[in-house]
Amino acid sequence: MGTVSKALGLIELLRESGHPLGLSEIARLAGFDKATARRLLLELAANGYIEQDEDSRGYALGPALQMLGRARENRFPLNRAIQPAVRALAEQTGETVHATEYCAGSLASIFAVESGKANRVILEHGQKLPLHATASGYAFLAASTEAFVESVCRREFEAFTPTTPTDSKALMDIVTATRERGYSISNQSMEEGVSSVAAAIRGAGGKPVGTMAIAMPASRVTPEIVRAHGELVRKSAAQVSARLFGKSTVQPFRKAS
Amino acid sequence: MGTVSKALGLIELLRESGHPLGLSEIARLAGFDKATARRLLLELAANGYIEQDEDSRGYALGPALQMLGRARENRFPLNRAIQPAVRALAEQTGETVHATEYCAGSLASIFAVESGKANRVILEHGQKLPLHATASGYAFLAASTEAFVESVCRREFEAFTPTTPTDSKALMDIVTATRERGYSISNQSMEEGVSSVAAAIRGAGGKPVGTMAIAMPASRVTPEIVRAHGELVRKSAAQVSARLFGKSTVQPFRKAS
DNA sequence: ATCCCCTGTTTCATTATTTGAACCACCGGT
DNA sequence: ACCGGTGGTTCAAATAATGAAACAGGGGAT
Repeated sequence: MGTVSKALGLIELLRESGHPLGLSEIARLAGFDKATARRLLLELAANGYIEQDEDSRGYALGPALQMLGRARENRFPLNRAIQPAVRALAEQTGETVHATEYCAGSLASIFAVESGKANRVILEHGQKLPLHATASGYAFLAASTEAFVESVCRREFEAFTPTTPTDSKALMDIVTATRERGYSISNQSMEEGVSSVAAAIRGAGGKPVGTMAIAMPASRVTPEIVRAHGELVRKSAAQVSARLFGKSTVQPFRKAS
Repeated sequence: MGTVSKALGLIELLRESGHPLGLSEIARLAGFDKATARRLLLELAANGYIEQDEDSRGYALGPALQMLGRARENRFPLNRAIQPAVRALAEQTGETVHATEYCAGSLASIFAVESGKANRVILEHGQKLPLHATASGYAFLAASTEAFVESVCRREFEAFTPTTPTDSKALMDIVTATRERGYSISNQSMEEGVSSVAAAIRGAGGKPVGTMAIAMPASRVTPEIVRAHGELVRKSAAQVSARLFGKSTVQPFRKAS
């Protein structure tokens, strides 16, 4: 693994932690030597990606990340396109609705509206959903190229619950079924008691960039509700995709020919 | 310079560019070999910090930055605290008002409301303001420790206009005057025709974290206006600081003793 | 169609950077 | 005073980064 990835791993560590961490703790969590961790941290701090509190000596995420995040959002306003749709779905269904964006091999939760019901599904912000064990993952794979699906199949199949697909064949079947159905279904494949339906969001060129999903306690799930909510999320995702599609969200860096 | 900083420099390059860049162009701009640039870019892409468009082969800022930016904003909601104050000041003065945050050695513009007047000052988002040649910089230095001011004095004094302070002594005098006055004044020290007044925002522990500034065309500036607007920005910054101050925006990572 | 120039990509010997054990100084609790 | 923990520093050894060179492919101009 390259030095850069090690440094970025430290940032991820700080993000997951949610509160400042000390040098020793970071080194321990990352499996690096103290000296190594420190050198990387200082270099990140010099660039504003993290910052060290002078008093507590703790390291936390830095201001450069906000700057860059905003810059990215300016050129790829996925959030602005998705948020109204998520809110509308939450309103219609009364369940927890969330959106994810594909990022470095998994789907990261970028926005969620929680159900108002007492028994509801709660999603942490930034939580990473595996492609092989969630409704969002199935939907994303179903919208991806065969080559991408195969590359995911070659990875490990971590089993979270008894219903998590554990081999390439099972996953491929789910993907095929999702493609025919138009939306994906997860029956407690990631966490016991949580069922979801999801559909992919497509960006410029038709490539999937993320998903929208409705998550509900398994106790409220019936075949009719799955079908109704599934159709809702499919249509909503299609509408969002239509807005992103075509209008090249990423400007070409070559002159148009 | 470490490998990590080189990689992060590439990200900064992409941010400044504003649109996707090709490999050769990136290598040229950064002064790296094509092979080196490519290796760094691939590693960044693997972590989601940048992404490569499959078709055009161009590189652009990636989704991880949005994720991380949001995470940082959650724990340090500077924007939420500053935006209402900036809007209010813009309303009161009719001039362009903007806020900056300290990031890696300079002040980066994080929010701005433009004046409604025809002759107005315009600020690019993310623009970096040097500490030694802007009202925001003076205000930030005036709120900083002597050690920090001295470290800035040891840097190069790039002269942007004839009124840019060019040596340590001149800058120190400005900082001293700013401390006594309570707000800073820049008379076209960064760009001809633009004058500004500014005051520092202080965070937990009283340390400066950024600034608020009012920027106006030099043609509209009179001593009375400078004084009036200066007092406004001073008071407004103090109010924002009061909200951030004390309520430890960064949680301690040690147990409270 | 041919040439030319500019892409992106890969390789590999050279080089410079990263690594981590050992060490120091410091703090708080026992 | 001791101990266990912290953050920080050093330097020879090991490792990873580097970049010239060569390759493949595409587009434009002649």
